[in-house]
Amino acid sequence: MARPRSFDTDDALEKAMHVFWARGYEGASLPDLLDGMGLTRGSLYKAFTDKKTLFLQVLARYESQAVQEGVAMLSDPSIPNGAERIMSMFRGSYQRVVDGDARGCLLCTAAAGPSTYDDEIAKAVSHGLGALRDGIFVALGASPKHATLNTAERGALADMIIAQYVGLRTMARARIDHDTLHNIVRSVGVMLA
Amino acid sequence: MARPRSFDTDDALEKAMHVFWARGYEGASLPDLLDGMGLTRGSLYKAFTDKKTLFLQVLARYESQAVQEGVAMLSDPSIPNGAERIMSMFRGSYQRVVDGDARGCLLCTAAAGPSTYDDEIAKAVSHGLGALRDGIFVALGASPKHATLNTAERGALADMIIAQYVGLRTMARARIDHDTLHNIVRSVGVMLA
DNA sequence: TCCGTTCTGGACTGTTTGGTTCCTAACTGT
DNA sequence: ACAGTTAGGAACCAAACAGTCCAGAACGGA
Repeated sequence: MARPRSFDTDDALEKAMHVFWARGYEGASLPDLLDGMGLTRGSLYKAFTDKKTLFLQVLARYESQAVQEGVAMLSDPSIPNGAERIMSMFRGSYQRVVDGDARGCLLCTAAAGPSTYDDEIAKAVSHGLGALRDGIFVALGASPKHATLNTAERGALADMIIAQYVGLRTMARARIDHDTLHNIVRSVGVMLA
Repeated sequence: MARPRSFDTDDALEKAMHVFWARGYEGASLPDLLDGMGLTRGSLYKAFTDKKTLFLQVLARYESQAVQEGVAMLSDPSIPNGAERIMSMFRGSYQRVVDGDARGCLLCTAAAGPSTYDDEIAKAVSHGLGALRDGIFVALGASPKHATLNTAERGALADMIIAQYVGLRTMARARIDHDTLHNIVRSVGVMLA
């Protein structure tokens, strides 16, 4: 009964994600979102309540998409060595920059931005990074060099690698020169080898 | 000749720095700055041109203050082992969080924020992080374990450590739990040992 | 077909944004 | 003491902001 939505919610969310990704939470104005999503205020507010709620949904989507892709890579059995899987993730992040995508990681940008003053966003960011960390933890378990570490040590190492990842992607967003970014990836490789 | 400024420029800049540090560039409104600096629009615009110019001056100040403090620590001869100096820096960053300062690093926050779309800010951020990187490079030269690396390898390692630093401080700003932050610092220690 | 419900789009609101202007007060050099 | 210059403060500005509202269109069920 009643008129159905003329746009696809999931599709609109996808578009919103790209707007937030490019401009950041605070930097994305409502007109930016409206343009990018191809709908008007009335529809947006009816479907997504408000800007922050929309952003939280976008973060959830990002986690179930970009983050899960990373997690999948980190547990990819076709790469037997877990350390090598971690390196794929880092190399992938670097490759994106080389290919002209300097947006970095949405989660990392949100970490430096609205997470500071908004608990719900902070929690979502924390959750997303946590998922990635767990993926790294699993990958380390499949690395001959690291599988011998006890749980606490391996967990701490996973935490460190996440920090490295956040750093790399934040620096990419700041348009730090490619050589530096490449050095970071290379050194992570040396460290894990 | 003519009426002298009734406020100290340097003092005002210091106060502006704390406003930007707490709220970020975009998050700091003009009234926020006016309040924090204790002056009115007329004075601010006369002395600092506009918000962005003020921010650039703040970044310069941050570099010549916070960053230089770090660089000094990294070349502190009273700590003979360079790796240990690097660890002081990381431990210091962690300690700030434990002491209740979750603002992270102004440079890192700017990296994820306005650096994306503003070239001048990007350049200033890049310069500041570069200074820190060079400090780390020097410290590595004073580390028995790393002094043997050739210049390129030591430089790449310094780049990696900077990424780690950016990650740590960004995560601190996102209020990631202390245990995780502590693990990061601890693992950096293991890596450098 | 027609009713009831829901969506759509645009007009509108009140606030806040960064920035300007201008008048007056305050100070310095002579 | 006075001329010349600049700081200070408040009023003011247009634009942009997030969010609300409502009239009318579009649909589903009966």
